[in-house]
Amino acid sequence: MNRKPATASNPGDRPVEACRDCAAYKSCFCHAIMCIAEAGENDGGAAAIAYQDQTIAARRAICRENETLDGVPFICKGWAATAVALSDGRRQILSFLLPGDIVSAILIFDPVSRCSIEAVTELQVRTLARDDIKAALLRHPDLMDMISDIRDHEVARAAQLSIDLGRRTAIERIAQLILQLSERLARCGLMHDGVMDFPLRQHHIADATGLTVVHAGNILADFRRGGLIEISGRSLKLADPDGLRRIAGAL
Amino acid sequence: MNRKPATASNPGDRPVEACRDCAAYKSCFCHAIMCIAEAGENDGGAAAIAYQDQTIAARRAICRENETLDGVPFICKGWAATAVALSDGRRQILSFLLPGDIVSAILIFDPVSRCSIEAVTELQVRTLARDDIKAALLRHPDLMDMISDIRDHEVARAAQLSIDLGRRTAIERIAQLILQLSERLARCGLMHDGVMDFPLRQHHIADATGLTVVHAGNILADFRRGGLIEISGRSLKLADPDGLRRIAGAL
DNA sequence: CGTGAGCTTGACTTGTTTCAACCAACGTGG
DNA sequence: CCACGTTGGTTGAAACAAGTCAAGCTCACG
Repeated sequence: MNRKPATASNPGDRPVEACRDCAAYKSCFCHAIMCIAEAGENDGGAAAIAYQDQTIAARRAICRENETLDGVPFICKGWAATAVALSDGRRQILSFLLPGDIVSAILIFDPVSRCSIEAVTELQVRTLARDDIKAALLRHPDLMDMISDIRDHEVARAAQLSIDLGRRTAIERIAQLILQLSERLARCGLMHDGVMDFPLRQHHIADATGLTVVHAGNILADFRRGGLIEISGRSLKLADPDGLRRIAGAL
Repeated sequence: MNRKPATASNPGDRPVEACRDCAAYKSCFCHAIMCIAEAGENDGGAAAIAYQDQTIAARRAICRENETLDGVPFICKGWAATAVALSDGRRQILSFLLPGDIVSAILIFDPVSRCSIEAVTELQVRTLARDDIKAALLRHPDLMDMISDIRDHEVARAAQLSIDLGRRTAIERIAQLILQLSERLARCGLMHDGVMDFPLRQHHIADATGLTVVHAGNILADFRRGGLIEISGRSLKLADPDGLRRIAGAL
């Protein structure tokens, strides 16, 4: 792994193209840690954070369940998904990762990944050295607070996912999924006139909502016919966000 | 809240009747923190952990979703459940808490509970002062490691729950639930000849597995008729654990 | 040009929910 | 002591949601 710091001299070459949930988090951990990495360069490299950049093809796995990871991966560009699987092949997607997402805060402390991480689109990933991050955390107590917030957020989303899967109908789940993704993207400024990137395949939607591909596809078709959404190529337009919210139902 | 330490002079008066998952955790956080509370007494009370004991009737809530808690509750006796709810009343139980369980490691850092906590049986709860726990964590770094383990464990269980709800059939979910509870109880030494306390009502099982009460009841009846389990009063016997495991299916 | 991944649609089957009725156990207050 | 409401469990029939199977289609890619 290189011991060179993140270079951001070229303005078109920011390591992270967008930042998830910046409004929700007190601040963006991913950006903060990159800044620290860059600052480390200035004081002689002693506090630099080693990293490695990787490009991963769509549909390839970054890591498998229970695999030990050398570093802590951050999504710089593209979409990824975390999933767990049963031995007979049934899978459940736990979360979608957007640019600026740390895969999981746990990976900073525990090198063993509890879920597989798979590229949805072509992906750019920057993997930071775990020990260097830990050292940075000790030097910057506010970073530790951010991590704590991210962890809380992860737990809250896990609870949300459980009640979605356990107690909501298929229609509600899919409406909910689309709305949540749209909100995350909107917060990053990645939504324009209700149109957003939507690289998910139907099997991603099915695996995220606990449905079969066929059923998920049918419901999407219903949404399209009902004028709620418009899908073309790899982008999705929220034609009737309020209608979707009504369908997504009870908070 | 009393500033008196936990008294355990009376041998029949241990604050915690049993300790969950002691084999799985490196050590039991709950016991450790009680020991520290007691030790605090000896050095003049400066390091004592303030606490309050409470008895809660079955079916009563300890706290509601998004409620702010003064202290950090530990289950000393009885069973409890954590749950989230939709506004129309649909509920999902996230976990059952057995004696020796901390409700959630997050409550040490974040005073706002993300889920409701409800007594399944009559319950004895000891609530420790949050600031005192935090101070103890700083004095005892190994406690911090335990918390980290507990958090990891919570995340892993959340992932497990998600795939259970999303991808398993009703029968698998119920078999799985019974097996997991039996394993936790066995680890505490609360299982004798395959017989364990089983105070759950059918609506608990339904809410934990994302099913209706009627369907959960039917499946339990099937299990009974199939000679897999025997239920009498408030206890359950694993008549055919291997059969159950076969039904619970793929890991 | 062939191949594989992905989407759509329809007919059919299965799993699960809903509704409803009934019964047993239990605690409470008259 | 009994009447009564509440809580919990059981069962059956009917309605519905979701899964399975199958076929045909487009599109991108080598």
